[in-house]
Amino acid sequence: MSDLSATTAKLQRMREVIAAIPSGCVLSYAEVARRAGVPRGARLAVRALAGAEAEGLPWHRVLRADGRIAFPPQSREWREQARRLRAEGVDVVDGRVRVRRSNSLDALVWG
DNA sequence: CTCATGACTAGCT
DNA sequence: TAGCTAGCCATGA
Repeated sequence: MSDLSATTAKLQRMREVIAAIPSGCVLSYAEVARRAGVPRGARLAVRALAGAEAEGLPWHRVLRADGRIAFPPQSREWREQARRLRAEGVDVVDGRVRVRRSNSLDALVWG
């Protein structure tokens, strides 16, 4: 346990948060970080997601705060993420998750 | 130590 | 609505 640095612990909690996202739902990087105890750790969440594919985590359920896929449009990863989301019943149009954001809420548990 | 980079955000124009 | 800027955390050169 003592092997875990503060940063490693944060990343680990983020991975747990990501792993806990239900199928058909998505979270923003900021929200993942927030749930892991790192209010401004959106960029840290990126690190947690960078190796998510190898970790077997549902990385495709993490999007940007505006509901868009974080990868460059038409890129291989971009297509893959959109494909997986649709497979889970999420409406994805032009790389953006169709969600009604009536008010700018912090709670971003879409689905 | 300083500078640059990244699957980011919120705020301002 | 769209574009730009500064702030954010951590890592590597």
